[in-house]
Amino acid sequence: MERNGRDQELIIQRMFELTKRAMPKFERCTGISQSRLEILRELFVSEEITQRELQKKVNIDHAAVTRHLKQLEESGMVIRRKNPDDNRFTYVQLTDEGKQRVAAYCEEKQRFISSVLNDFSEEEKSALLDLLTRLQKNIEEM
Amino acid sequence: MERNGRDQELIIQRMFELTKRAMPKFERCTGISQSRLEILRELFVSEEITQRELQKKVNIDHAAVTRHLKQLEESGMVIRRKNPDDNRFTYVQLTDEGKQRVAAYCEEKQRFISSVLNDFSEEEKSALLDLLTRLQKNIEEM
DNA sequence: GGTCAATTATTGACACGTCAACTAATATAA
DNA sequence: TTATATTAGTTGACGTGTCAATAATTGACC
Repeated sequence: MERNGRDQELIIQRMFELTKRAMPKFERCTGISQSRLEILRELFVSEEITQRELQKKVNIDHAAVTRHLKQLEESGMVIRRKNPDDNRFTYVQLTDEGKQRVAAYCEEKQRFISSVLNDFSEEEKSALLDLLTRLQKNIEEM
Repeated sequence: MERNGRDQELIIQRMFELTKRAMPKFERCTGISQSRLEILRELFVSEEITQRELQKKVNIDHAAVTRHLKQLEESGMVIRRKNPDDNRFTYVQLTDEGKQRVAAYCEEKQRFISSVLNDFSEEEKSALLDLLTRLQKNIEEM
């Protein structure tokens, strides 16, 4: 029982630690932060989307989304415009240059992930995905 | 091949997302941040330890460790003193009150973790731990 | 002994996240 | 129609992480 408890703890510990270490490496390899790339990818597939919708998709705080978009707009990857029918909403979309750059970032990300999972068999990968998915469900239900 | 790439990405995506969602819940449940508790737990088992050692154990940046300790000292959980033989080093240890509070925090953490892993069998838990450990090794070797 | 290198700890600048307070626009209900 | 509630987005305060620069101390070599 005691042993059991420690092992459980190790799992969560390891996952947190793993994420903590992977994040900076990921950012160095791809040249962009995980969160920002998530936003950009969502914009890539959504064509034009409301900030609110975007926020729900990527599950980051409104405030953070606003700030990311402001910077992305300054750097020319994104344009925003108000919804003429309801001025509370603002639509966001990628510029052409933005699209190209997102595609490049995604390729980098693919490379990174492939290299991290290179020695995992298909069975192991799907087992891992399953376990993580269940874990996520448990966490969300708390 | 294409499908393969997407699945791989899902694994990493899920893990990042999972961690991102779990962190705040963990902190609300236990009343302390994951990182700070890691520091405290290390102090708990190490009795008296150098900041440098501590930093290596918990794998957080020096700067962050310094700031955590400063706050912990102010709140009376920790005391620091310079090594008289080498003034560059400072030893850190928990106060008695600190020890009690760490123990309480750890119990909370156990409760949290048990509830997150409650429907996992022993086999599943050890499989998950294995997979995560391998993943971690790959990430560290990059 | 004096200079230079290495090591520890601290601090500042910055990135990113949360929450709470605020503004502006719209919907709803008296 | 006017007052109230709701909603989207922005901003500020704050916590925590990184990296880079700095201060203080010690060790090593001339």
